[in-house]
Amino acid sequence: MSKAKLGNRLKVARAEKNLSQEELARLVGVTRQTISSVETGQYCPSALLAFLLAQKLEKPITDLFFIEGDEP
Amino acid sequence: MSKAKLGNRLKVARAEKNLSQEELARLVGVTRQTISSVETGQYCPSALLAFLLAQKLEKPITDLFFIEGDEP
DNA sequence: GCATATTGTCAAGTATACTTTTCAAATTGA
DNA sequence: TCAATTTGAAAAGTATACTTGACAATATGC
Repeated sequence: MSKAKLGNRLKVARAEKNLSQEELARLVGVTRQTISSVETGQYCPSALLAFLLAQKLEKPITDLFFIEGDEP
Repeated sequence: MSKAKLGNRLKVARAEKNLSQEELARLVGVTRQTISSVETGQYCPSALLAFLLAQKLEKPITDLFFIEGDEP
């Protein structure tokens, strides 16, 4: 796979909606640890999870995620 | 994970740009089989790959991918 | 008709997303 | 200050994304 990475602004967006990781996890159907791992950049979510997060946080997906270090 | 699925319009978007699966694969840094598998719905790409595809196909990511069968 | 390009698919392997369980630390509030 | 909530993180397991190599089928151009 491309060496680019995917950054995110999940933590802020979640805070704006006053949701705990636990609550957001339930909304999108994953575990709390998955939310935590994505927020702290441990791994890149699936496209499906990214879309679900955008939907539940009521933000455009491009506001939540962005490509970092592309090109090469 | 949520039981929702992610549909896509990749094949059309790629055709519009006159790219072969092979060429698109090179552009985003994956193999041809990966492109084929995503197009035929065998699996959901990572969010990173979805963003890269949108970038190289010059389409909004929400034009290329969409949630199917949400709610439950 | 022949050669080449394009695509679907399959099998086996590797990498990574996601789960489950668990512990510690920081935060909040009564 | 004590209890409850929230978060980070780690280890081990399962599921799925992605690779590599290969073969067949169709389409395209000469």
